[in-house]
Amino acid sequence: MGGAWGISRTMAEVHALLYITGRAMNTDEIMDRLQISRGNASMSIRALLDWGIVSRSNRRGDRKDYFTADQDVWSMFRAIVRERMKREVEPLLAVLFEIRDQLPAADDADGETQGDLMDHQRRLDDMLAFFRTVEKLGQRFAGPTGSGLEAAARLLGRLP
Amino acid sequence: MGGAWGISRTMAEVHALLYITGRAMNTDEIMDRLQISRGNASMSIRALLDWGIVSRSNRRGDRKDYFTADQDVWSMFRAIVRERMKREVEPLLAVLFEIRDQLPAADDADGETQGDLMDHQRRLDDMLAFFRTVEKLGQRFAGPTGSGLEAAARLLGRLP
DNA sequence: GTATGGTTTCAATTATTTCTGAAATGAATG
DNA sequence: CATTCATTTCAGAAATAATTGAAACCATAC
Repeated sequence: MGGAWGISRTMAEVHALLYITGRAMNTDEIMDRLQISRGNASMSIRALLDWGIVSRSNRRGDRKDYFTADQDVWSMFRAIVRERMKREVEPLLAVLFEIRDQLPAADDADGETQGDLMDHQRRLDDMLAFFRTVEKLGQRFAGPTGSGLEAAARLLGRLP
Repeated sequence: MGGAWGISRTMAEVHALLYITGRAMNTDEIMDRLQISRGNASMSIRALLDWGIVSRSNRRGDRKDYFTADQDVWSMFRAIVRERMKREVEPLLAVLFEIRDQLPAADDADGETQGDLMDHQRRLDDMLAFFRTVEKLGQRFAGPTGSGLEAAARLLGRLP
């Protein structure tokens, strides 16, 4: 599953291990089970914490950190969508807006060139509109107030 | 945009060039504009054709192949979703089913072990259910009969 | 059939990403 | 405050992925 989701192989493995076993594990256990280095384990866990799909906990009388994967697939996926929105869609939108603002006004040109510019601008605007819709959908489904993809699932029943 | 979409940098550049200029270009033009090798150009174009977001055409009196990008962002995105479903979600589902079928029956175990197995199986089933929903949503929105994401966009107006 | 103009393939190269391991840092304990 | 145990960082090594360029491969025209 890894590559496709914008996360590294090890990260995916660590998550899979935590999710599928359902247990809380410390770094050494994870290193052992997956045969990976301490550094790699630490970085992967950290990344999973950043994505918000794994959480840290402690046991009394034990100084080690323990990690657990979010056990609800839906909320897990919501976290992933939220994070990818923030990392990919938002910066992309920023760039698209910037480009549009720097575009020469069509009036300045003449004849054929003007037509080209207008076409050009239309394509840019189409793309902008598209990603704004994606952003809104994302907020709707994965945002803090979002009802989650479960709502989308329910839609499968109705709809044209 | 490249990385995030599961396509290589050059592929993304070729597509961007074709989409944003809106013109039909031949391989040499693309090589020139992007400063890439013939082999790379050929492979990227081929991949874009496979994804179904660029099409090939010819001009009479000219043996070169010309390429154009799909000019409709929505249909373009539908093609991408369709392709990623085929390449990622479907194989994943196949593996998940396979794993579930190979799982030992919970009855064979006893006591605590049995509880663990049941939990384990539940998590697997949750994940399966989730990806089946994703698959269905994908078919609904991007499949051959799909109404496209535009429908989803319209939903932004209604919905809870 | 063969010369010409064009496209595809692929082994070798180059670039990018990921992983390791040891050193630096931090945090609790006596 | 020094010791011990655990986590984080990061430069270099290893593994992956992308790119080149030249040779092999079409297809058409002559």
